[in-house]
Amino acid sequence: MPELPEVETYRRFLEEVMLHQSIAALEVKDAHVLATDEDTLRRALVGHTVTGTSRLGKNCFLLLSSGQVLVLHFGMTGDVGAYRDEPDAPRFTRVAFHLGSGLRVAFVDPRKFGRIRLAEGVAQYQQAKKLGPDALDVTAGQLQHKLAKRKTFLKPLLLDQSITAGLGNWIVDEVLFQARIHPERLAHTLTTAEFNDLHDAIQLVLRTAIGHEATYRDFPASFLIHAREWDDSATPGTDQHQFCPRHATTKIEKTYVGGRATYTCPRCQPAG
DNA sequence: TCATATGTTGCGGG
DNA sequence: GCCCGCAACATATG
Repeated sequence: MPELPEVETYRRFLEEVMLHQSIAALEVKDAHVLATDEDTLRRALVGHTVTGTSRLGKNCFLLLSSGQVLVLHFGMTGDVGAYRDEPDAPRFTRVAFHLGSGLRVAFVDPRKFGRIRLAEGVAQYQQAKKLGPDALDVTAGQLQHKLAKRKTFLKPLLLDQSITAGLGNWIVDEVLFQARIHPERLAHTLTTAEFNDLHDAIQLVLRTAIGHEATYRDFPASFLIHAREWDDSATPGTDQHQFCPRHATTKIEKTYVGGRATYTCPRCQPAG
């Protein structure tokens, strides 16, 4: 789940439950998700309070009164939750932050691709990980500047977190569909108008997704997301979801681009 | 059993 | 250095 809209939704949740709260204990149920050793984490967290939250791309930050920053990356299956007593801990809780109030905040991650680590600051982390500007902040001009000389497929470039941070596999498909651009267009062939379309589509898709708290089934019918196999919003048995939202008789195609499952409408997005 | 999976990293080879 | 394909990571689900 966790692309930018999910992570932003998690951030808002964490801000609600953790802001100005003290951390009484750190409970590590599976150290696999720790990218900073447990003792170092504990020293930075326990006895300190959360003074703010932030987000860059798919990374969520908890600003700490110790001056450091806790970085949460959710991998492919990460989630957050809150509970009060151990029997209510969500399944696959890997780490729990026990707050002074008694509430416990869970870092949940079945596949354990997520990571929790300490950083000196957001800017330091951004530089260390070579993260580009957040996808909500990136301008059409910045995109054009970074992509105009690249002679490779557009989609993998949009997934590259150093170009812009936060776009994941389904969002890129949705963005390209909304912008009516084929994922295998070579980046350097895009016109200025197309870079503007791309930027507009990024804004539309991200703002829509955040507005619906990343709940796919609530997205407008004009969204391609409903054609993805794992979406359950289609009426069972109708296969209606396999068709383009704009062309009721045109089937959405599934291919692989850069090794990633890719959905396109052949009419809306003619090949470059 | 096999295929698939929303992310990231690192390897080998061109 | 750039770029691609591919595997690995660890696990759940259909």
